[in-house]
Amino acid sequence: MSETNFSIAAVERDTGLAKDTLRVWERRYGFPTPARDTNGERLYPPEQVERLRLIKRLMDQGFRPGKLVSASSEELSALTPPPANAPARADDGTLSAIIALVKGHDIAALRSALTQAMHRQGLQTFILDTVPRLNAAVGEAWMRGDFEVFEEHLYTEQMQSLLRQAITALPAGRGRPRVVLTTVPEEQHVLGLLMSECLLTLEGAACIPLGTQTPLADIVRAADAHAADIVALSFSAAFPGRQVAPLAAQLRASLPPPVALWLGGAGAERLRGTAHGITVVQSLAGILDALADWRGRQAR
Amino acid sequence: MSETNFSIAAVERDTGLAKDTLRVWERRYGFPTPARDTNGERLYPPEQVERLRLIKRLMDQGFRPGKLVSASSEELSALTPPPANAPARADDGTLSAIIALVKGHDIAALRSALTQAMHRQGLQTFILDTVPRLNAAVGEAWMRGDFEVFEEHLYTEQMQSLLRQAITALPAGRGRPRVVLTTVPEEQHVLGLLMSECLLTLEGAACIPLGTQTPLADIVRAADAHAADIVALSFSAAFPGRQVAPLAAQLRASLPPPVALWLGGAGAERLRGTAHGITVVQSLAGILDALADWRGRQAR
DNA sequence: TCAAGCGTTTGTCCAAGACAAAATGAGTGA
DNA sequence: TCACTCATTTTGTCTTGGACAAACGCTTGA
Repeated sequence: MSETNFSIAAVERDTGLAKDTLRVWERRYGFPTPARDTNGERLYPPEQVERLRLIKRLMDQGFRPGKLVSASSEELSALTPPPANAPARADDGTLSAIIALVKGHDIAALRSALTQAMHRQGLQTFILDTVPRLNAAVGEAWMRGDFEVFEEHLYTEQMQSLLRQAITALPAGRGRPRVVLTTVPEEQHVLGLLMSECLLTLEGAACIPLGTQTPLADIVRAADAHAADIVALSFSAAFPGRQVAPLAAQLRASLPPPVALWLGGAGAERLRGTAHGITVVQSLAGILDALADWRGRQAR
Repeated sequence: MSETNFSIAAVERDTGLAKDTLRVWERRYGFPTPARDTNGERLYPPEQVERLRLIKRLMDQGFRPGKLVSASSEELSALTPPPANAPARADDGTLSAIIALVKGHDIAALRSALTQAMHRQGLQTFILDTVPRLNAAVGEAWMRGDFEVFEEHLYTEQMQSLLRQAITALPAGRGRPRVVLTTVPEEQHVLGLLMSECLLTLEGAACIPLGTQTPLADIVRAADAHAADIVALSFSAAFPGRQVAPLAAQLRASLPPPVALWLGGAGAERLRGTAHGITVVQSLAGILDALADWRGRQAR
């Protein structure tokens, strides 16, 4: 019965692997080996879906699929746990405490621990230091298999709440530059945008947050309508790297030359030496540098 | 040059139409008619992409593709504008004022108008009455072509801010039922979840918000880990309707029987008479009914 | 007015082949 | 030892044309 089996579309949804990729792996590597329904369509057993999710997880970490799908189950023990690489150096305990609260499924305690950390450190330090380390710790825990997907979702949701609350509490930036903040379609990670919005607003820039997944044509229209000086895009590590460069080029070509284009996030770092007119922001602190740089240019 | 042309993947991203669908339309209806690059791959000119977005917009409204792609440009005038159908009956002006602010790209004024409306009406009335009507008005304006995509994004972002702020300000629900709130993968609309979370928290239920796009297996795990009484999913009108029933069935089969499964949103309404053990919540107010019903059952 | 039956429409899936971009590894020079 | 180039493999995505089932909408019958 198909009650517990997955169609190819369901597997694509749950693993993030494209249908074409699933079919070509089957052809090339002999895995996965889905059963077929009466109509000849693939039916993936749950164990194989689980294995595919693990493979995807390791791929996002940098491993290559050919090795992974061919290997049997020694990759589970050999690759999965780069176990705890000094989980957080120079951690006063805040990080591990928060991670433990996510793992303990105590939402109220998690929320107050986050709020408390933010107030103790001040917003800028919190965002420049603690949040990236928390994100990294959550990402590592997830890759290591210590975190379930839903636990990562829960963390993201609470952090999102906190950051949005912080942004709302700030006086709205009314100065320059005016920055359109968004991601391209397919990129749904929002924390990078919110962190950037916090930092920029703190510096008095005017942010126009469009949320995630704005079609390129609409990014251009928004920049025009809001008289933006800068379009800032965030790319997560999970974003297919091969698409970043052409996307950036297409957008750069569509935007008026005076409008700057900033790319940030782990997914943008692979773009170091690229086209003219594109600024790759290497880290969160880099946003502040880029901002100072922009203001310096304008002052001239 | 491909500077301004779109690959099939780019069109899928920007329009939401699957690659297979784009190819089959070309074969069957003779539209779109992309050029080819040196490698024989499709290159869609921007006008056709624009037209495809319009078609997708009308399809989400209920029109069938066969008619739309065959028609020439009389559907632009004939179908697009069901122009202003008494834009908002019994509107004290709040709605149209807010719409105008979105259109005017004045973020600060929009934010304060929303906040003010919420405080004037009280949270529950605001969510039951004003927010759905605003959403509908924005959706209509978008379908009519009065709104750009980025304007809808801007609205969503501000509303999201406001609702999250309201939730944070409420005392965290600690009672029963315990409700896991999320959407399935591919469903990224978040406002329905936030509105539900507001209403449920106001009634003292304990919400476990997982954000959007949680894989089915992880929804089940989350329900278990958080000892949830209810799993509530939100489906927007844009969600492919044919997928809702099998998704619900699969999830119902995977969840322990005592855990209730609630489906809400415009995309769930097509599911009226469905399987046992699934509650279809027809409207926002329906959440309160369902909640009262659940509590009544538990009291017995 | 509603239910049942029956074409039509429509999205998704399949197969096998092809190719280009990215990653890898070998070889070369400073 | 490092940096660079070049050839080779790996890998994802795109192609065509055929097929089918589920959903739609129309018509018929009660």
